[in-house]
Amino acid sequence: MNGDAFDPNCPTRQILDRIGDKWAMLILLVLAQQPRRFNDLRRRIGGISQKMLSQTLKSLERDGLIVRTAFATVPVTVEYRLAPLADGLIGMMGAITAWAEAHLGDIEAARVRYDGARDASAPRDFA
Amino acid sequence: MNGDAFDPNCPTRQILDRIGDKWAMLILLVLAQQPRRFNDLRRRIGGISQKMLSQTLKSLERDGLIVRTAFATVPVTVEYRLAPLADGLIGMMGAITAWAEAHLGDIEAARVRYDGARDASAPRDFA
DNA sequence: CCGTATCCGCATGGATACTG
DNA sequence: CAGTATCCATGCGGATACGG
Repeated sequence: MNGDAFDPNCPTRQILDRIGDKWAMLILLVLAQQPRRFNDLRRRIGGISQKMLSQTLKSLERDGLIVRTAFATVPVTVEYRLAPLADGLIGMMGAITAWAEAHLGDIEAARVRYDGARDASAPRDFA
Repeated sequence: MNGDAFDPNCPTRQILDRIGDKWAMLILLVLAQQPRRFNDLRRRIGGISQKMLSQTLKSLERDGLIVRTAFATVPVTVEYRLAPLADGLIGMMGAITAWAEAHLGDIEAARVRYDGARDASAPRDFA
């Protein structure tokens, strides 16, 4: 193994950016249940603005992770659905969700310990 | 399954934020090789500023994901190493890295297709 | 209904200088 | 060596208004 992951343009960094995107994974997670329309997605994802939904959907479509289909009804109807390429990502989201639920308690406990230690006098170092 | 993942304060969102952090996972990845000192880390992670390294290390320590040990040498020596809690995260990073390397080509191809389609006249919708 | 366009506040994060 | 403190540019992202 080389230092590959530490080049700013490496594959891992790019995917990490996608995963780190504030809304992208949440959208994929909702679409994993079933295809949805724009305002349906909007309602299901708490706190997302119209701008960010539109913007994120576009970038996901560009990356081939979702498919956008517009029907010329009046008014127009648009459906978004997962593309096959997104399957692996959804699988990882499952793992992440499971880990999160299993270990968030540990993390919160660590935070309490850390924050508490600041009062009791600076964190003990070793000699 | 309920809509749990769509509450802004749910476990998954919190972990997603951690994973999405621009530097956190990169740091964990480097520390997964072996424990490192501050400036050693700095050199190994391309493009990180002193401020962000310090800040991210502190938050990782607070979350119980890494352990900081200071030795009272002159000048002082500080070593960072992975905490057991980080193991699951490292495992997921492996999966993410593998997926990234396997599918980045597909993503880039999709982008070319998408960007190219913009010229040839707006993206074809269906009736 | 499905977006795009614009304005703008605010946090993120880099550069730089300084300390134990 | 291992940070902390400060300043400041940039850009993310929310609110709002408008268009197809």
